[in-house]
Amino acid sequence: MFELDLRSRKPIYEQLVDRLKQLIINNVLEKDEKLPSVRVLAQQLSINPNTIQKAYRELEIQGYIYSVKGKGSFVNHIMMADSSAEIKKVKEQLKKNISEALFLGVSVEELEKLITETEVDRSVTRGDEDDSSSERG
Amino acid sequence: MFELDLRSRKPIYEQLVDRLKQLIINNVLEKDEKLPSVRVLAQQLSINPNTIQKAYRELEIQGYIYSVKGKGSFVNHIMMADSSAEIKKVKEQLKKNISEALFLGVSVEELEKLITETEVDRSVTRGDEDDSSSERG
Amino acid sequence: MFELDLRSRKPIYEQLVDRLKQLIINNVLEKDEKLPSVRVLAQQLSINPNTIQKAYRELEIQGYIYSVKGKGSFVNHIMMADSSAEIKKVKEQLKKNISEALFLGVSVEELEKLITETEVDRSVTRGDEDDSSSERG
Amino acid sequence: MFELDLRSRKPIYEQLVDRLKQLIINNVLEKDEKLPSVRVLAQQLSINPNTIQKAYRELEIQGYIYSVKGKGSFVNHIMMADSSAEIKKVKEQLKKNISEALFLGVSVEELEKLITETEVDRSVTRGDEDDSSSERG
DNA sequence: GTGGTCTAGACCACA
DNA sequence: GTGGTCTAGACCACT
Repeated sequence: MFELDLRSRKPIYEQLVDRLKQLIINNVLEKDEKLPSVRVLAQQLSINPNTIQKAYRELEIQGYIYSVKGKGSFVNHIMMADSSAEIKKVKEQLKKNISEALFLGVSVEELEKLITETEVDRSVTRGDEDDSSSERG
Repeated sequence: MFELDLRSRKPIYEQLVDRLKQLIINNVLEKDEKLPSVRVLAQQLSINPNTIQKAYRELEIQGYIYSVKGKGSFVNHIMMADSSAEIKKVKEQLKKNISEALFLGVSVEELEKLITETEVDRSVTRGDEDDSSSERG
Repeated sequence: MFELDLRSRKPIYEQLVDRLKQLIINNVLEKDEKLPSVRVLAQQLSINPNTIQKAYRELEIQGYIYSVKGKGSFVNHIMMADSSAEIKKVKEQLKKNISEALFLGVSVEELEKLITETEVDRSVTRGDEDDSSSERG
Repeated sequence: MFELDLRSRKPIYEQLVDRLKQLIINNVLEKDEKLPSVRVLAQQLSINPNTIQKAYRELEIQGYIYSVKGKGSFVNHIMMADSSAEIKKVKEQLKKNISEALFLGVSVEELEKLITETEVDRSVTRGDEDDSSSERG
């Protein structure tokens, strides 16, 4: 379910953040669903609990989850409030990626296919693989 | 022209790499155009020459520029060779960004518009100002 | 174990890269084996840590090792993916070396012996001492 | 005839040395043949005469050519004298390259083919393309 | 004057 | 303690 890449140059906690975001975004983790506890998840992934802790804290800051003392962490799913800044950021990122893709020879059709594909995946409630930091490989 | 964010979590040299890539991709820097020398750019940005060096070296490895010892650094623009790995990476990135955008409420139409816009910008030989600098710095 | 030639025209970090490559290729360093930490190796060789860092980074780019921030650097040994470019380069190098060897009077038989010898060494998990250090230093 | 790669990380003068070595080794340039004068070659290749000068000096040191004041530079082709050191160096290089090739998946048969190919090329008096410094690509 | 290497020493992020 | 980034400043090689 988590498939961390210990070898990636991207820090583990960041991989966790990204993965959980994806799961939330794709509705695999539903609103108010309880996330596994730090210790349990740490043991499951055989990873230092501090690392999990850090990931959860980050997700809370970004508004994707909320924590209740003594209870655990839960999916938020509200968002949409002041997401304008977020949207702007994502769009800028997209522009960069799109122009790079075009530069590398990817066709417009392929890009559009990518959109519809992703859209379908979302409605079918599925998470997809991801990795790749901003580094070269 | 470069707008570095010294406080960003993203390393300076990486910001430089990204920015220069953009300039090359958008044809603002043309093939075989000479880049500012390491020392000059370092002074201009009041940054240590080694940092510029590192950025230039990275760009060279990635195939965006080439450097000649006694002469300077120049834009490459050839590419198109075996960029399959690069393409795969960009596509994965795109998928992530697209799903996040959709999650944040951006419509499919808007995304497609983004593609055509970017395409036009490219052929018109124009650079844009996005940077997406500090990630929640 | 490393025998650096500080006076050589070949940069120290490059000597390191070459040497470590050899050790990995010849299975002296096994898959997922931990390399000496940057600082430790630096002290051992009485060399600046940055230089080691540079070598390790280069090896990571070339896919021979991977580095994890809080943990260390480890041997990769996967490869075999899209090394076609690498292969082409090595073959060109080989052609050059072969013609030079022939010119210097080395017989074809001797060259073929060299191949079988090297092949045996590899399967027997042994490292050799060649370095070809200073090029007419 | 010379096909220098101004973009290569390998210095021009070194490319020249290598190329001329090849031409001599492959008998394209015969014993006592006169090399083009520094100025002429410099103009032909639109390169700084100092660079040519440096290449010729290097070749003289290595024993591939000899210079006669006021006359020019000529191919030597004697060698074979104390080439034992040279041979040892080349063999070491070869071993390294062979083990790397094997590591990258090149078969023994292919390597042997490379030898016979190169041998044929030599007797047919032909020079081949080369480049590739010890850097990655 | 250009890129490239190296040192010494500081500081940060990750586990 | 680990890798990674950055600075300041020196020195070398190439054109």
